[in-house]
Amino acid sequence: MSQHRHPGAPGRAGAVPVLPDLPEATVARLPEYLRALHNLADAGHETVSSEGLSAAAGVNSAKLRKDLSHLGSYGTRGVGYDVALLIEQIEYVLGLTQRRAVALVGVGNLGHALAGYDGFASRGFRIAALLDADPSRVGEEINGLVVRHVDELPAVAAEESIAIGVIATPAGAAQRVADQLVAVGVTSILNFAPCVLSVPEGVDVRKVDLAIELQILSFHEHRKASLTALPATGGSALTALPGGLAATDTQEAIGT
Amino acid sequence: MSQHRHPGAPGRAGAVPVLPDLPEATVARLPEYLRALHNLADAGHETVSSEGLSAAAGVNSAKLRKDLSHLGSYGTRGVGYDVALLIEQIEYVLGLTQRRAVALVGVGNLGHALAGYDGFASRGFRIAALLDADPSRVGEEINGLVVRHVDELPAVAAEESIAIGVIATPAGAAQRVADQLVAVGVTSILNFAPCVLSVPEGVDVRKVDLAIELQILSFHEHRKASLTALPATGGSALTALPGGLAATDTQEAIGT
DNA sequence: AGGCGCTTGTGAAGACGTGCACAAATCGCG
DNA sequence: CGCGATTTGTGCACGTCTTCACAAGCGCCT
Ligand SMILES: NC(=O)c1ccc[n+]([C@@H]2O[C@H](COP(=O)([O-])OP(=O)(O)OC[C@H]3O[C@@H](n4cnc5c(N)ncnc54)[C@H](O)[C@@H]3O)[C@@H](O)[C@H]2O)c1
Ligand SMILES: NC(=O)c1ccc[n+]([C@@H]2O[C@H](COP(=O)([O-])OP(=O)(O)OC[C@H]3O[C@@H](n4cnc5c(N)ncnc54)[C@H](O)[C@@H]3O)[C@@H](O)[C@H]2O)c1
Repeated sequence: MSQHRHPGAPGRAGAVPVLPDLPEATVARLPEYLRALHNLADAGHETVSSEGLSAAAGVNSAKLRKDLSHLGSYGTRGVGYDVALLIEQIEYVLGLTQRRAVALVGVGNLGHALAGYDGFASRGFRIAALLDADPSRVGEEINGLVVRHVDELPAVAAEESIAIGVIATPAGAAQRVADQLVAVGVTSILNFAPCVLSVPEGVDVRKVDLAIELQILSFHEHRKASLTALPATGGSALTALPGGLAATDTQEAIGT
Repeated sequence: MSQHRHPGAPGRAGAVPVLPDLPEATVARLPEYLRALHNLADAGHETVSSEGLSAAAGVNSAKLRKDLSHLGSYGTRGVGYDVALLIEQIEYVLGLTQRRAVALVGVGNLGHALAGYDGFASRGFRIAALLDADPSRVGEEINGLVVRHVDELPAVAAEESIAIGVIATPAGAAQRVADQLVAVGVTSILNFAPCVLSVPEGVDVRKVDLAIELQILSFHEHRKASLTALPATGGSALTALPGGLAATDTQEAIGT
């Protein structure tokens, strides 16, 4: 029951007026598939099976097939997926056919690393502006971009449409920066500061918190330790803990 | 309905020999609660209601209560939770009562930022070693730590027990580094390189990929754009008078 | 002492995500 | 031209997560 559409011009051609309503979990995996596909393409593969791609992306193959089916995919039974076509499809769905402009606010310790990161450019984004509140940082040039004062945000937004704002300021300043970003029309924010941002409806915020990741790992470390410390209770279920332990978010080993 | 335990000695004293088997989703939120609780404690609050804490952590209050109930919490009906006690509880469960040693491998662009990050120390961790493969980086001193060669990893692990390994190398080197970490007994890895790591069972891997976060935001940006392009509501972002609830009604647009 | 208002802890229901297992579709080959 | 090998797409059952709604418990006030 899926519509047939032409691969060649997914964006503008006949239709695809509305994006398929993908499950959030699927959306979160598509970038992973995309990266794996690019690797495969670089390695010269023209097609790939769900089994092969799922292994490269570290997920279950049925899950991958279901994910791809959501976007009305173009697999060929008995053959697999056309790598180049699938890349085009996923990039279209993710909105990567246009190179989106990113404004980075807070050019400190972390901000410098982000500004110099080439993974931005190679994955569909372009740092359009570097902003900071510290006068001594304003004017500094990084990677061909000059750091501007954060109060120039409206001017920056007027020059070019900012798709995403990245916050790399201390936590205390993050909410104010978020407000400023929202005020100039930014509706997507990536926040590195360890705090909760409150934003109006319709604005998406994603958060990256290093300490949280470490603490989650610490929990599992703690639990592993407390398990191995247990005396060998001649009982039953306690010992193996086969599948139940595997955290959904973490990878597990597979034989490649 | 749970047993009463004395506030003074959580977990340590009588029992809690095995950690409660927490849902993974709960584990992922505990660090957020912990951060909010520290903020509240700094602000002088002695108790907090589930409503207040959930607001500070940005979650639903029922969810928070259920999360806390999983670890046999110590709320008082009609009053709320004792902030200091809850901090102690969560830190115990997360295994933060000991300051865990972190080895950071790859002291490049990103690695420098991480090495200089004080959020490590303030949230229960201690950078125990900086490692890199580039001879020209070995010997450099950052924040009082000297960068050592990655081949010294066994020696480093022998000096002190490494709880967590952080990989901040290029993707091409990440698998080899992971293997080296596993070889010296590390069972928890935080990976910043954009690639899938394969590790033996029992080793936890968490991944942080900036580009994936941006691409997820890009998807929502794309979808928002394709929605606002259709209906009559040409509204600009700032008119803060939406019709009430979010109403993710993506339906119907296909008709025309 | 007793009642009242507030807050926790949890049962239940539903939404969501996952993975198995298999029918349908396609290709290559004899 | 048909057959078998292969792989997709998906129905289904199961588990996990979320959220509502409310009884039970607690402290305070009268
Ligand atoms: N450094 C890391 O590795 C790391 C890791 C994870 C999270 N973080 C978080 O990222 C954020 C930045 O960390 P950092 O180490 O780069 O801190 P930093 O102090 O080195 O840099 C912060 C920068 O933000 C600027 N700033 C402050 N207020 C501002 C405002 N209102 N508008 C614009 N710019 C403003 C400062 O001038 C400074 O340049 C912090 O919230 C930190 O917790 C950092
Ligand atoms: N810079 C960022 O903001 C950023 C953001 C997200 C993800 N990442 C990822 O983090 C990783 C590091 O990024 P970067 O910008 O710091 O790169 P970088 O090239 O600046 O640093 C990489 C470092 O790793 C070292 N290294 C290489 N091979 C090694 C090995 N086998 N053992 C030990 N060390 C080794 C190199 O000597 C270098 O110092 C990359 O995978 C990148 O994709 C970076």
